[in-house]
Parts: sequence; structure tokens; C-alpha cells
Amino acid sequence: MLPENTRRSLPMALLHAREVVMARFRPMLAAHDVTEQQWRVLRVLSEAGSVEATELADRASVLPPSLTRIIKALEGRKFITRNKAEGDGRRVVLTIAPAGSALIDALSPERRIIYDDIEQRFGQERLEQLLDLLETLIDGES
Amino acid sequence: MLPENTRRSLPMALLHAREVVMARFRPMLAAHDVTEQQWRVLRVLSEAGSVEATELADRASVLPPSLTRIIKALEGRKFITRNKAEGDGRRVVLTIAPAGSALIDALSPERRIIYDDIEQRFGQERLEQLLDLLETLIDGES
DNA sequence: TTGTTGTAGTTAACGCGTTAATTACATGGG
DNA sequence: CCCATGTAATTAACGCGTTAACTACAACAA
Repeated sequence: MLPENTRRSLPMALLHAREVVMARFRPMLAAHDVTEQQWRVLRVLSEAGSVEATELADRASVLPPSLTRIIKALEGRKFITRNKAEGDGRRVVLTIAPAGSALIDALSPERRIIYDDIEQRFGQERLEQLLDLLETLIDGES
Repeated sequence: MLPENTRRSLPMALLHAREVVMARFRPMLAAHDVTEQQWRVLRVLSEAGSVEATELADRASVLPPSLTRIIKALEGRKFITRNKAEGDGRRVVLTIAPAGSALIDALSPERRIIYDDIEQRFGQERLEQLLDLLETLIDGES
């Protein structure tokens, strides 16, 4: 069945939901001069240590051309380091640097407060349910 | 509780979910030289007839600066018409034009097929549940 | 009428999303 | 070794997202 109105359209609902959630995090990121995408890349590197560019782009949900730009910005601010993979001159390996880890640590408390507030308002159970559904949708379509 | 991995992060999950869903619709839009945002604007106008710019931006989840650009593009292709509101020289009223309606009609069958396929793969019940949760989240945070 | 304040749109600047093209390197066949 | 093919990353081009600044018009008070 086609959604008869834009409000019950899945793409629109996903867009809008993401919008209202990100509105809560944006001021925090802006205060530290980090874009949303740079933040995602940093978080993946923080979790995983050293990651190759292709995998990093995939895990941070960023396209390769964007990642190239983001790497330049983050490398310029000493948040990450960029090296060629040994054994394959095409691949690039990214690693989080001390300044990058420091930024992650500095933002964590505020991040927690915002996340907890969303969770409390929305309901922990509902949040888990929503994450499960999204995961199912993603795995089924990708 | 902070999400310990990016996969269970609400913003990331919403982004990724939207990504995999839109991947299904993008080829259709590209084939008709319409961007995703132009398409959203057209759909709102198609549903609502004449709408003022501010409300249109809100309903199509597009920011005012983007709407200005989109209006130019759609007006240039005769998909919509743009008029000043009578009684208030600041407001702008947008109306769908025949060519715009024709595009909506032309894409509807394909849109239905894609939407039905997603619904079938994901499950109708789950889809309703997901839309309900998203709506709750949106209403609670906005 | 004039000046102030508020509102609707637009413009500007910069970064990202998307697609296509290009460069650099790797791999495998002759 | 040489060439064709494939892959990783980059670059290019264009539109949108985001914020801030600006313009045009409206509303209202003195």
C-alpha cells in the first residue's frame, strides 16, 4: 500500500526522526567545531583503533569522496593519522591520535546526558524496540 | 545508557535505515531528473494544492534556504508556480502545475511497486510498528 | 508619518551526499 | 616483462544541509 500522506511515508519519517534527534546533539558538536560526519568517523576510530578507509567509510556511513575530505580536516587538526597500508600501496589506514581521543572523552559526559534524556522521554523499552526494528530493516534491505 | 557501539546508536541507525530505503527509490528519481528533495516538495504540493513557503518547507522537511533553490528548479521546469500572497507581500504561495501533477502520476506505479516490496520484505506489521514509533519519537522531541 | 520591532524569504559560505571520471596501485594471463 | 583487468582512493561537479547575515515587507507605537 502506498502511504497516502507524507507523514506516514517511511523515508520521510526516518528523515524527520533523525532530524529531531540530531537537533539535540548538534549544538554540542558545533561548540567543538566538529561536524556530524567528522564525529561519526572519530567514534568509529575510537572504537576500532586502526581501520582502513573503505571499512571506515562503511562503518561511519560516509561515502568515500566525503571520507577523503573528512580525513583531510581531521588530519589537519591532529585528531587522526593517515598512513599507507604496508603491502598494498592503494589502501590507506587511519588511526585515532591522542587529540582525537581527548575530544571523544571531552564530549562523552555531555553526550551521555543528551542520550539519557532522549531515552527517558521516549522510553527505554520503546528505544530498544525501535533500534531492533531499524536493525531488522537495515539487514533486510542491504 | 550510552550506546557502546555505533551500530546501536539511534542517530546512526536512523541514518543507515534511511540510506538503505532511499537506495531503492533513488534510481527512479534519477531517471526523471528529480532530486529527492524536489520530489518531497512536489508530493506535498500534490497532496495539499497551494501551500505557503514556510509551511511547505516544514512539511517537506526542507530548510528555507534549500526550498528557495528547489523552487527555482521546479519553477524553471514548469512543475510548480510561484506567486506572492495577496495581502502580505512577504509570503510566497506555491502551487503544483499540470506538468508537476503529471510527473507524480507517472512515478506512482513504480513507487507503489518499490514500497510494496519493502513492505513485503520487512513485514506489514513491523512497518506499522516502526512508523508508530518514529511518529512518537518525532512528536516527543519536536 | 516615522521609527522600531518582528516576520518571510533570500543570499552567502562552507561542508557533505551523490554520481561519474580519474589516478595509482595490484593481480593475473600471455 | 607487458598488458589487460580489477580495486582503492581521489577529484570533479552539482545540489542540499546548516548557520548567519541580509532584504523586503508588515505591524505597531509614539
